[in-house]
Amino acid sequence: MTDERATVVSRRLARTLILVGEQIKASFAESVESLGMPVPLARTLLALGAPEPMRDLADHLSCDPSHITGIADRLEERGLARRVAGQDRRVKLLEITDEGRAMRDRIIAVATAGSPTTRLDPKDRELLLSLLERLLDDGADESARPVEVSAGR
Amino acid sequence: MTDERATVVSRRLARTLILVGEQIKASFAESVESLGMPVPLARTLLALGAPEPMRDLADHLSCDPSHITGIADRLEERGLARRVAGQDRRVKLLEITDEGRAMRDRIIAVATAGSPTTRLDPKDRELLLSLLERLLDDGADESARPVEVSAGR
DNA sequence: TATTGTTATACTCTATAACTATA
DNA sequence: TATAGTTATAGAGTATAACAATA
Repeated sequence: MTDERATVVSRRLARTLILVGEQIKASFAESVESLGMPVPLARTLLALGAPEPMRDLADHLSCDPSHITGIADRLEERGLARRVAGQDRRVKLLEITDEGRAMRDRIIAVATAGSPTTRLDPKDRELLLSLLERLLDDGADESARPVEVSAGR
Repeated sequence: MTDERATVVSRRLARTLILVGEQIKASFAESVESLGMPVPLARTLLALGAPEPMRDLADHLSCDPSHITGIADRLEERGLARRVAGQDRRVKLLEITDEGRAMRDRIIAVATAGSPTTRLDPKDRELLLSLLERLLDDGADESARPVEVSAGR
């Protein structure tokens, strides 16, 4: 491959990624809106595994800690999460509720169905997944691990 | 491939796409900020080919036409674009200036260099590009055409 | 009467800074 | 003194509705 061709591909890829990113964001927003969920609440629900200090959650979501307060308030209002006291009495853990888990499952199902990736055949989806996972910040998120799909038994 | 495996891949792909989308967005914002450009202005500059009615530009950028007014104002203040009268005297075309073209080239260069795709080797970048272009809305954007890189010349 | 661009207004998301309770 | 969460405030981005000019 010539350097020139590589440059053309790189620039076109950068531009395409931005477009795809916007499309993905719009598609996700539309999906969760159909469930009556604002995007930040949906994102937080997806990020919520084990009960987690609000401060850690802010790091995990790459936002300011003060922002988590409002999100936690709204999740509690909806019964999707609750604050629980930590050992250190300054700390509050945010814990997903059963109702929250049910909503999270619905979000995943709807977002999956509405994703533009439904245009690809299964083989290409798997290929795309492996390429994208290599793009993610290493170690920044557990999803950055190499593809390793526990093949349907 | 079993249905179960396909489901796992689809859901993981949906989630990964959201994460990658966020990363791309952050990376792009960081790149254009280093050039002193707000994201909406940079996006508009990238979308600006031939002089285009502001109304069409709004469709192209998937935003409300009223929003273009402010963007056009700010691009004009910076000398990166100008409004020109259309045949239909209700219409104003937005036209990129030479200075705007120079800025657009810089944006593309910086965004390309800062893109997470630099982690992939050239062969994989090309593969990823072809997959992503198939994801874009058909006909919604000229980038949706099949890959066809005019190899070095 | 319909359409283009503008203005006025408001809403959502998010950050910064000051505050409190605890460590 | 430093840290976790909260509150108050501000700013960016974007949408809706009413408006003026033109078709």
